[in-house]
Amino acid sequence: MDKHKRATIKDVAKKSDVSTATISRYLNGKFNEMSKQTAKKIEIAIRELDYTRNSAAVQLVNRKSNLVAVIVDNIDEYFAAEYFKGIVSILSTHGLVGVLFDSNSDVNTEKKLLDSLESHHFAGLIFQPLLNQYDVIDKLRENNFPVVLIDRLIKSPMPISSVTTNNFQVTKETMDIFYSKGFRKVTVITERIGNMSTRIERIAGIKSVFENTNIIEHNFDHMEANNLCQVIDIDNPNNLVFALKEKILIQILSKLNWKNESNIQNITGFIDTVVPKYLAPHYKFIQQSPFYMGAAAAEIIIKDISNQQELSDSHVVIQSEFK
Amino acid sequence: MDKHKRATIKDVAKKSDVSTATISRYLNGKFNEMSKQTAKKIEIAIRELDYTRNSAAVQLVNRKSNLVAVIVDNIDEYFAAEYFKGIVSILSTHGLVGVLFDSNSDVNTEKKLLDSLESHHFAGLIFQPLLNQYDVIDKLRENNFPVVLIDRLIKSPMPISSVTTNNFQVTKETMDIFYSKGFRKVTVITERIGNMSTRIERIAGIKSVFENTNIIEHNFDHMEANNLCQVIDIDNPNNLVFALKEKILIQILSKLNWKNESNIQNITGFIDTVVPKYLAPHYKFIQQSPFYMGAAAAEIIIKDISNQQELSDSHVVIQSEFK
DNA sequence: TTGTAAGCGTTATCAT
DNA sequence: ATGATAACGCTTACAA
Repeated sequence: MDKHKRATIKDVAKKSDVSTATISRYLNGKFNEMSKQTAKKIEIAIRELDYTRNSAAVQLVNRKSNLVAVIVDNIDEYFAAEYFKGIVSILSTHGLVGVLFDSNSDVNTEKKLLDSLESHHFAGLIFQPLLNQYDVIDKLRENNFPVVLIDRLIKSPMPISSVTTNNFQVTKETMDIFYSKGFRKVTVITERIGNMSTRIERIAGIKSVFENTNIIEHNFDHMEANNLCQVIDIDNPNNLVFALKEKILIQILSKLNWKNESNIQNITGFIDTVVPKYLAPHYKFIQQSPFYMGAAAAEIIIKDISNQQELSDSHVVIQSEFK
Repeated sequence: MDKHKRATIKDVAKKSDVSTATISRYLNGKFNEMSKQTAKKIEIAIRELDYTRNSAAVQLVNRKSNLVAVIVDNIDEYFAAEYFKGIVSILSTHGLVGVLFDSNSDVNTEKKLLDSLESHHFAGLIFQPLLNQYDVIDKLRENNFPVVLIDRLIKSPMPISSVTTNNFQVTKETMDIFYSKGFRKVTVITERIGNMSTRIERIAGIKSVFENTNIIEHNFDHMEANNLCQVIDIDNPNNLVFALKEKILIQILSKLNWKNESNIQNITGFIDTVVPKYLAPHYKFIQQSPFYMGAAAAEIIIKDISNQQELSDSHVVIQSEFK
């Protein structure tokens, strides 16, 4: 694994009485370029010497690494953890390994990560951006470096592949349902919207159905749901409370669901885990499919890595569901 | 970043009119071995050529990588995500990067990971084991390969450093409190205990106080809390329900807390996130400090990596708290 | 089918 | 203070 006396290709060559070139061929699966006999000899030698390739040397000569950088917003969130799993599961079938970097929802940290990325020579980058514009990313794309955006989009003069959710559409459809049930107002609770594409699209989906909306931007680090209850107009039977993010939803639900003895759902939002279902078993929420989003992103980047000449410009949309 | 024409140390040498050896010295911070002038020239050349080191070449010649493998039980869990953050935060200050591998709580996956680890040449391994004995790990230690266990212990003829929580102690202390409140029986709900050191220790802590215990091992993939409620003897005022893991606790709480109109807490357990606090604001639970556990593990492995001769045999215990 | 040898981008030893 | 140069372990023409 490390340490001093690892066997090298030379040792294997000596032991199996062939040249290093042949060993290399064997290692790269070119069995049709050698006799069964030698293949067998090599196999034995490798096993006996407990040989494993030195990937640094391989990378050096091939001028490419098998590492794909993945920058996530916050790995604490189930959503990110899950799509990372999706990414890794696909990458690993191609001998690639995903390296997780966590921006901790912090723009400065994100910037540092992006800058430091250069020195490690990654084969590609899967990126969940915090902002909506990045010079670094543009430059990477100019150099034909594979980049795939996940979850959120950015502005760029260069084409950049992406995997997102049908935020606008699913929100709109959900709103249609609630509208038809008689709701006439929506109170949206969200973290700062800023330029984040997901949040903007979701709100657009709401506004496409409801004229009367009240957007509350708040920082939900603490359990401030107490105060919240007073502003969200929960007792108005025409008012729907919509949480843009599960964390917020959970806080509201755990505060409010005892209030709702009737069977009418007046709170909904986007969820990632099953916890909201525990809190309100009969409610429906909008569920994403982060694992598949990750898998899709990985597939795109694999294509781009193997064909660096012309990078893809695909925009995969994984459907969310209200259920 | 990747792609064809990256500047190399040679280009920098040519541009700044010195030899590659001097560039290398500069890169490694040996400024006292060169004149101010040349240092300046080199600095400029590097900037103009946008040069960054090829880490594969560095690794090859130095025979060591800057990658630390981290095998977690399941990155979905807040606990793991959080200690991974702790690990990375410390590693990065030493130019090391943590590579996340997820065994998905699956023994076979874990085995594959452990085996495949060899080909990438990591500088060390931080490992949250599923089982309590591993030949591979023993072999790694024999070769002086740095390994640090996190959260759970294993049996090994070799010394292996670890970072854990005071599972027994904190559980015992918590049990003392409940005993003094009049509880005389504990119903423990847990996933399969097996040989997992954490679970064994926690149960020992309980048994050290309560003679009357009922251990229910269950697989909590689904929301089966309904059935559960019938077996946990919740209406017995002498009975304390103890969940060994947050996921289970949340299910029970969201099912049961409406039952408890009195102010007596009869459910507790280990938690990672703030969700249980939402569900039962006045209850107390046992909280770990995963971030610090990760940080501590990283510090040990850094020491071991820089001093491969004699690996450490430290056993750090990060305190959990009932609060 | 197999071998020879040049080269990938660094570092470190030994000169100067 | 600086420069030549041999290694590090592997891949891949090109030869045989």
